[in-house]
Amino acid sequence: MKYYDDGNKTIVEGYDSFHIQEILECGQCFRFEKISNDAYDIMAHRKKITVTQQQDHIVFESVTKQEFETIWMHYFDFDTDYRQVKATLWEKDLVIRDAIEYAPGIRILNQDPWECLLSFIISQNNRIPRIKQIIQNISEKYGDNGTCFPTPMQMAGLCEEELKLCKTGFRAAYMIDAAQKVSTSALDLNGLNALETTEARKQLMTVKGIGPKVSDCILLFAFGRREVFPTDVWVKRVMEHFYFHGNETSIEHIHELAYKKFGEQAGIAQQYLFHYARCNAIL
DNA sequence: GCCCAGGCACTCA
DNA sequence: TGAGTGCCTGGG
Repeated sequence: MKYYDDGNKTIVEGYDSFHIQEILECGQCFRFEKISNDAYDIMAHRKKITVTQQQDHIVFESVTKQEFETIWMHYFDFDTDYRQVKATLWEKDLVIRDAIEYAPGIRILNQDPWECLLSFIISQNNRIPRIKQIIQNISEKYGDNGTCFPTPMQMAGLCEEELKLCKTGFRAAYMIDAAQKVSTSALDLNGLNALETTEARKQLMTVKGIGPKVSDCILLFAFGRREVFPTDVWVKRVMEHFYFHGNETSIEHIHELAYKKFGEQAGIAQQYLFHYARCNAIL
């Protein structure tokens, strides 16, 4: 892969395993808008960029080469060789092969931990369009420039009623608790990087509204813990369907099988499977 | 009008 | 320790 400046944009050529639609619409992030089939606006790391994918190159608009190197390269996980990851998973079984073939351009993003944490608190009992709407409401109302996601400090200064104006419902209390813990360093988000995954998960779960599933999403999508296997109803459904003869199975058993089968790449496998399950009516 | 959605907290055995 | 239930809200 090579990349170069072209005025106010950066062009990437010779890329592999990158499909902007699959990446954004596989349920891992919520701050994007579709402009056309191959172009999206993306809000992340307090910036708004436009990504347009052509057959042989990708255009990152409003991105300098330096920004690409310091922010977006990592955000889009270009440090990971997905060809290698897929080759490894491919050997595991036919199910994961189908899932990979269905969306071979999926990548796991490296998102901002704070925004990711809040996003997945909001995600409980919610569908994706509504999650997106709520996050946008919050950003417009309480974030800088009416576009940035509020900082922990900004959010800690709000009351439940103010958040409920953004349609957060019962999650407002959870969000305030998260903001208070993070802004006072009772929960040190940066510090989680140094911890073992199980310990980091335990720390995340000290926040109200963060249980096993939400913490695993945060660990996978913001802390690069590719071995975790967030198991929501969709993943549960696809795992039961393909690996347990359609029988009701506990999350523990599903995790056991996932770790045994996919090992260090379980999180990436999960994302292929999740997307596959959601897009296939057979489940 | 009713039911449910990509969980979690809380309560009560 | 595990099962049962309520939760905001909007769309099918």
